[in-house]
Amino acid sequence: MSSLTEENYLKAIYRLSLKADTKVTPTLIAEEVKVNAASVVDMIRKLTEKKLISYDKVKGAKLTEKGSKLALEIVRNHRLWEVFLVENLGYSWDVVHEIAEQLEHVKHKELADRLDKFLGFPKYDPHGDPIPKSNGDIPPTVKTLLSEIEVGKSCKVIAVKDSSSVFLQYLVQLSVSIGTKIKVLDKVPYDGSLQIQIGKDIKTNVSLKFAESIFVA
Amino acid sequence: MSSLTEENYLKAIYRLSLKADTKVTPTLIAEEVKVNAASVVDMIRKLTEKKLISYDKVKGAKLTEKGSKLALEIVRNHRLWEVFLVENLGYSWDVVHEIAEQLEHVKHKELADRLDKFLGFPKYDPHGDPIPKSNGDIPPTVKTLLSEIEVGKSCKVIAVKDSSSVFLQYLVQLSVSIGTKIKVLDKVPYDGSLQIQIGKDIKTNVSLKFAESIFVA
DNA sequence: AAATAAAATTAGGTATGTCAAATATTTATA
DNA sequence: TATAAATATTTGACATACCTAATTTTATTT
Repeated sequence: MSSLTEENYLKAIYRLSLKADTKVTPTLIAEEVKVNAASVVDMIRKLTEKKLISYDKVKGAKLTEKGSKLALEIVRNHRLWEVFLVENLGYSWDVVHEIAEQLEHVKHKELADRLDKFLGFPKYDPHGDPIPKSNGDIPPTVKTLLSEIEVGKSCKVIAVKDSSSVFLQYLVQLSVSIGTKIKVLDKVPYDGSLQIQIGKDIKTNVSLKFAESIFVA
Repeated sequence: MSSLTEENYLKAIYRLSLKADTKVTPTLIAEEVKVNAASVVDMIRKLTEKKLISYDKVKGAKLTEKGSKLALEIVRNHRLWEVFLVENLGYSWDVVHEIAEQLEHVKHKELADRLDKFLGFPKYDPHGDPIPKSNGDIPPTVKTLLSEIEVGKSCKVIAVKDSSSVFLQYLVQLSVSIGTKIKVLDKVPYDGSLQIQIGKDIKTNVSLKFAESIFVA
């Protein structure tokens, strides 16, 4: 059995290990889980004893097969519940994250699969993130950032890189959501900001940071 | 803020206080929460400090206004989720309890109300228990036990008094569920058991204990 | 009313998960 | 390479929630 706390650490390690060239260090985990680094050291010992991760001063923390399976299960739960909250309960995508943080830990064999079936086997969550299948497979994801689109070209929002509610609320304000069409009108060399057209009517300027937080296709 | 553990104690105290002529003692709470009585004493102190209950050696434990509100919220969550699990995920009523035990603690303003709306504002859960409204109102419940039905009369199952999975599985085996018609054919004075007809075809003998665990109308 | 049984409480201890502060170890910079 | 800065780790402490065993209180018998 794994506690809620352990699951949150596994999830954090999973997320961190997705970033290329990132050594999963105690400090990074501490930031992600929002605890003191000393606590992380304790937990690393515990998770290592349970064979959920391996830890090496040089290589950092790595999920074992077992830990990876568990982490994927939590992520799967999280994203399925997010779909439910948006599709069925009518929540907007900027608030579902914190609710799903709680729901993801509800454990019962079949639950995720039944929810998956009820939802019609969605491949992506409301933020465009892929929902792992029960066997661990993850639907393919594209990685084109809005910032990489050439001037004059149009694209569609397919996911967000940053799921914080500050960012999502900003998107709501700009009427940007998954599926929204964006045309890059101009790029400002001075600060990297972009002049864009959102949908048909809205023209605005967004920062480079913004353009690097949205995946498009 | 109240912890998951505190909530489980409040729920237990709520349930116990529904039984007429029952003084809510540490021992009873201990049985309900399935912990040692010594732990209950600790928690009683804590809940009293938080003004969620009052405790008196003579009168036992009582929920305060604040505690009562919280307990009802948990019960509301629990029963709404049970409806969801049965109606939408296709679970059978004997397994939903333990899943709802986890889901009931998920907290977010609006969540219960949105779920309620999604489910079509159900009044009763899959076991026939009333679902408290957000304002604390509880739909009326009838209290006729199968054991009180006269010989020769028919009735319909409207709720179960015992929601343990052993009992519910027995019901499944007997093809008894909410809405099932039962006719009392005979009562055996020797041990209080009843000869009953379930639906149209099944005739069987059930114990007094059984007949006292089913509400009918 | 005394003896016994049951229930409530206290005392002391454990496991989990957290932290701050001190120390050790790396890594980076001068 | 020596020094400074950043990171990792150990130590000791705390809160929550639990337990066992001992004790006190209350209730029930005799």
